[in-house]
Amino acid sequence: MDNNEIARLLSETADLMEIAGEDPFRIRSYRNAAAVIEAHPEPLESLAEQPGRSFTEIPGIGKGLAAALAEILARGSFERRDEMLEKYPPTVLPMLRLQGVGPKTLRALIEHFHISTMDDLERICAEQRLRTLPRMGAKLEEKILRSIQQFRQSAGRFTLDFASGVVQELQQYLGEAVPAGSFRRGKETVGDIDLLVTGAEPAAVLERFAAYPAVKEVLAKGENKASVRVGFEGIQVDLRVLPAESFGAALQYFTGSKEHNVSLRTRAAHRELTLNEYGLFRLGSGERVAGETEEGIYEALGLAWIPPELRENSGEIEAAAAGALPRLVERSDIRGDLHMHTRESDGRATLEEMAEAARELGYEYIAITDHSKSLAMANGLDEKRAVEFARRVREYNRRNGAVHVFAGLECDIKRDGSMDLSEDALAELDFVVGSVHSYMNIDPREMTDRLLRALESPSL
DNA sequence: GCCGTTTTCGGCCCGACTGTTTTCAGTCG
Ligand SMILES: Nc1nc2c(ncn2[C@H]2C[C@H](O)[C@@H](COP(=O)(O)OP(=O)(O)OP(=O)(O)O)O2)c(=O)[nH]1
Ligand SMILES: [Mg+2]
Ligand SMILES: [Mg+2]
Repeated sequence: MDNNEIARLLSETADLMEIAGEDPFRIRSYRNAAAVIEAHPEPLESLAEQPGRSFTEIPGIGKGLAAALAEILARGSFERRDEMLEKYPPTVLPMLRLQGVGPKTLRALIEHFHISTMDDLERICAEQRLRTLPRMGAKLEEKILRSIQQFRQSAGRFTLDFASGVVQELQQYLGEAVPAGSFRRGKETVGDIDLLVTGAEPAAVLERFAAYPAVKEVLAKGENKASVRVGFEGIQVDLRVLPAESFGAALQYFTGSKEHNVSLRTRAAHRELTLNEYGLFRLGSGERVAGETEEGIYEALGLAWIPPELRENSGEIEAAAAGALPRLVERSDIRGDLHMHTRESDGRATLEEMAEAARELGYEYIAITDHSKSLAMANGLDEKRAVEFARRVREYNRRNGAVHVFAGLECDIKRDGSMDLSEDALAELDFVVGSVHSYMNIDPREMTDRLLRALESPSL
């Protein structure tokens, strides 16, 4: 079983434990273990095979979880999971993802109506029977019905690129709004868009936000924050408004991650301080210690400022305390790009346009690596065209100095591991990338042999 | 469940919004 599957078992068990009303801190440990294992580079299967090693060497895994992990590897499940599955079928789990349905509500629904699927829940709400339960009414029935609709049509998470378009439009509309959350942390995908506004009259900003033309639904709107669904895709946008003097604390809070925040706030508490989105305060006197800037907050906690991309509670706080944070790669560090296409195969720009774009990005060099002939649908190059194109690249280099262009090729690796073009032709080029575009689903051993054989090509 | 700046036992983040709540639980950020 691979790490992702193991993590899923732990995470699902945590969800079931939450429905069962178990200790929240124990549940947190299971969730944390799932996250740690999902991010762990080494397969637990191979760790388990090595004598003298133990799962407890992974932070967040103690004796209890190590035993559960051993059990999972041995038989595909573990005791507490089986115990939970006796109480609740796994089909209840998707209902926990519904907005407005938490573990308490779900447990009450399961116990009173004996529901086991989202379809069951939909029926209960449509028949207006939810309101017969204490603390549940018509509003919740409607909210759940909307949530079910949303769940069925939503893509779940969105690419950073898509979110970035929505952010820009909202920034234009709102004037000043700073992106926070997973967007600021630069995650590949975001669950929603989190925007921060400081120093403005909250009521006015939230009013304007809710009136944004693309808003499809206002999920919540209070004195300090609001949440809406926007556009055809229905992406959620959360807007928080805070005073100007709280900018640093607000940005820190809203950037997260949640786990990073919890760690930071625990650290504050150990220092007789309390941290929230308004600032860092002394416990007791309430005296303000920091809050205008993020740097000020981290500094007052004995930490170097931590780049948002690292704020995942995976060791960055310890590194910041030790002054051992890594220097992150910046765009300005990128000197060139060795995988590019042009119209010669399936790209959209010419060699000249690509070189000019690279110059504008401040690159020193690029390699044009168009496809080879096997990729016929991309109009891949045969030997003759590849050599001719290389000649054009060199001609270009003679006439233009700013960016050096390497004459390259993205050469198909055939099923037997041989290269798509002859070695004679490849030898004429500066740079050859090997790619698998066919027979992707062959046996892993055969695939490995194929790649090893390809690596024997002197040009690759 | 885990973990150790006080700790091998006792903590484990803190605040906003909604609803049928009449004093706060549940959910969510
Ligand atoms: N202190 C604290 N902050 C939280 C909590 N939940 C969320 N936050 C903060 C940190 C999050 O990064 C930020 C935005 O919340 P989101 O739910 O949108 O999460 P985030 O953007 O990190 O991930 P996402 O891609 O939206 O799933 O709010 C919490 O339980 N406690
Ligand atoms: Mg978010
Ligand atoms: Mg959010």
